[in-house]
Amino acid sequence: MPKSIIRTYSRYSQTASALLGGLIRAARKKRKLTAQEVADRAGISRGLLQRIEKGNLKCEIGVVFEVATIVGVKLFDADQSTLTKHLSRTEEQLELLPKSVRNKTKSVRDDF
Amino acid sequence: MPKSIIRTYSRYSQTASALLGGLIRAARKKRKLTAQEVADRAGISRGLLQRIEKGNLKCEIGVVFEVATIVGVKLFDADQSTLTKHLSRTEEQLELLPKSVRNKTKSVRDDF
DNA sequence: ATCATATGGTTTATATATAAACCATTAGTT
DNA sequence: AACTAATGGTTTATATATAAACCATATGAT
Repeated sequence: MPKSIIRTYSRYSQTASALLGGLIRAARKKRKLTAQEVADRAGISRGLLQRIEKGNLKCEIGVVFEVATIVGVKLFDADQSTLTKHLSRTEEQLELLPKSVRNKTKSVRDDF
Repeated sequence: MPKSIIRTYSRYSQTASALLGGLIRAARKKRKLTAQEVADRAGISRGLLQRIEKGNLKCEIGVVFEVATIVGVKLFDADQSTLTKHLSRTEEQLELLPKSVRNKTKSVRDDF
């Protein structure tokens, strides 16, 4: 049973999340997408998208990543290929990934 | 009332999260920290840290960011100063941040 | 101006992520 | 080998994030 959770976050995390949310919002506007459109595409509610764009730290990381991908905000770096580079470069780095993900071919939304 | 949520995630999000989790795990090992130590410092359970290191997408983004910060994994880029640069460079970019965060000086854990 | 659409902010019911407590297995040390 | 610490994986109760439904304000178009 979880004890009452009153989380505190470092300033760095707050800033990072606020920046990510702001980038998402700016990217959405730039692409002339309404909040409802992006929410629908991500399969989330408009309210949740609002919280994400505000940098709310209490959101699923998966949902944030989905939204970021939808509006074209690349994770970890502005360079689109950075993530892929990390993944494909060496076997060593592949070892960092859990096998369950390396081999998975299951029900995955692969439409982008 | 939330309808039954069966989320699907894009491969990109899965890969990104798995990579981030793997980087966290590698950084923790490199610093000779036990899972319990990091969990305690982050104020989370050891089980949750396990899920984060596995790249589970159903975790609070704030907690993931905290853990990443604790073990020294920088967000968005390998370069430590990237985030700060984004923030401090221009007023334009500051406009991307919600005011509530820009002006906040409230109860924030500032110990790192 | 009016009208429509978008956004921001509530409230409420419920699905679910979490902490805690286990046990099993694995690594590490002497 | 034995002993310890660390990790992986359960299960269960509960705190809480979420979807949906509102309403109000703001934005944009005609």
